[in-house]
Amino acid sequence: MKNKTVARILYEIADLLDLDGVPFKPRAYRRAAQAVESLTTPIEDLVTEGRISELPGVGEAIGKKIAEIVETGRLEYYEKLKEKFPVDLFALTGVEGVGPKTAKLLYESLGIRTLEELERAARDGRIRKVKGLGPKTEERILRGIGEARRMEERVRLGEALPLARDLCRRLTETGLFDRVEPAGSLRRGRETIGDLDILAIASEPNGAAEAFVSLPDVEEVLAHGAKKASVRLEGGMQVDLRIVPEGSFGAALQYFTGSKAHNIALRKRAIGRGWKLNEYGLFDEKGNPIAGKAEEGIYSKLALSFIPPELREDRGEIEQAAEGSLPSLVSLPEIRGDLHIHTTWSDGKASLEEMVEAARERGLSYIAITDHARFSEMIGGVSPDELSRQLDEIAAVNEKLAGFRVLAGVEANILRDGSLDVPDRILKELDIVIAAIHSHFHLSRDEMTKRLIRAIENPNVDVIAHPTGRKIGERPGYEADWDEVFHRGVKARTALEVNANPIRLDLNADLIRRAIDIGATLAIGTDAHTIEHLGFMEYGLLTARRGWAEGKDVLNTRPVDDLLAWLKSG
DNA sequence: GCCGTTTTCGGCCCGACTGTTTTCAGTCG
Repeated sequence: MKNKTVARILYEIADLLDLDGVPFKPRAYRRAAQAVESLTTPIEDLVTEGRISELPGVGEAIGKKIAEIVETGRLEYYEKLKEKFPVDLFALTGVEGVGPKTAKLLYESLGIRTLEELERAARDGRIRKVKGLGPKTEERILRGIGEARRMEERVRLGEALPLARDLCRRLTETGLFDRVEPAGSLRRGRETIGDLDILAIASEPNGAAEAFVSLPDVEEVLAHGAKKASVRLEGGMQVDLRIVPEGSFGAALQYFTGSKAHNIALRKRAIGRGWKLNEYGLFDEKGNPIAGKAEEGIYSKLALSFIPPELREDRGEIEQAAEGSLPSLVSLPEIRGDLHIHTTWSDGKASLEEMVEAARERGLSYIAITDHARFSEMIGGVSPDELSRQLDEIAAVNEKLAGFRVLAGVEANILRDGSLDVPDRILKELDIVIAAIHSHFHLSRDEMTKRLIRAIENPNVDVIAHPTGRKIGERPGYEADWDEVFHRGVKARTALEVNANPIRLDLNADLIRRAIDIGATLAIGTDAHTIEHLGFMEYGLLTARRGWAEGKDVLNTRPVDDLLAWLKSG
């Protein structure tokens, strides 16, 4: 039984309880579901070790239910709930404007259970006849159904961030905004984004909101007030704009950055002091504002050190901010090099010299050329002969450069049994060896763990690239005992990559945090195949920060001499 | 159902917008 499956059941219970009108319990189930979801070890292990209630939000009752799911594959309580409301709630509430109350109303009045039935009822004009609903709701539902199908996918960070920046630039250019900033999950650096939250200051809010909903690529206006407007852009991305007074900007930025769980915890902290926190500011007992213009003020008044957006998930950051023990997160200026780069020697689109030039322009002081190897099955990689010629080219380039270093490397394939497809005598010649799995993704958890460990313990291997092999929105990563893999990595002095390609972001933030706890060293690499891909570093960095990584945890923050020393000793 | 700088009992975030209402409930973030 996978963690994801258990989490999904808990989420569905929360929805069903919502539908039933039960107060408070839904939140408890969602919180537990979240904890299970972000767990990096198998939930079964916690159950067998009797440590299930160590998970935040899991008490006796939910703990027992999780155990039942793990042990029997089903949950009586859940089956009963489903019997009571045999409704495809997930699909129905996925429709914009339909929440649990409306879903219940629709089920009880019209017997609607599925998206198809909802669509038919809307087309037949039956929804407008239900007391409490009307023609507007019916139209909205009909429109929402098409969207629900289309919008199920979240957009990757690599698309959302450039889009948000472009939008902010265009709003600023209207001259109607004094300040425009992206907030929401994008600001927290999440790997996928549901919709964009933009926060703004404008002296003429009405005109500014008007300009926003009138942008040429707005396909539909979902809401349009003076403080809040929502649109859907061509391509389906929903954008929410909030216009706030200057004195509340910090409070609003804090509030709309989230996460929801972080905000709730923060509000509780305010309430504990007899204060109130909302998007307009932090207020004392008498309702006098004591902070709100800047985010920093809110945190400091609540006796917390400033919490970077990437940490705001209520995963222990508030407690650590209270004792002043937050990590000092790795930042972009600390990154000195890129340790994963392809060129036209293999499947890259730019030549070695072009890559070097582009990296220098970005202010890096070294890069590692790590083309795919072609010693066995991989096509389009470098052969042993080509690799030695590439070594000559790299030596020649280094000869010409001052203050920049090109490291000779390779991305070797980890074969089914954990051996590499490049002979050790050649690996020894290189500055850096990256090893990665590119085939046989479906081994058992045990076989995969052994395979990775064998590669990790090869003395020539320095970095395991994209360790889990997941591709966001395409395929899950393969199963392995990650704790064990990380422990072996620490012992063998083999680093784990944070692959910065926005489709990969692998390791993900949860596993990064786990790896760091175990003592692992990370290497953030762009896996660049073009000059533009060097810009992926930002996504890898955000992900590393979400995993609580500090500069000292990241190999490529080191000066090149330190790096080379580490590589030799490993 | 969970949890503890109000608490082992009694709380549990809060405001904007919309549609349907004639004073507010539902949804969303």
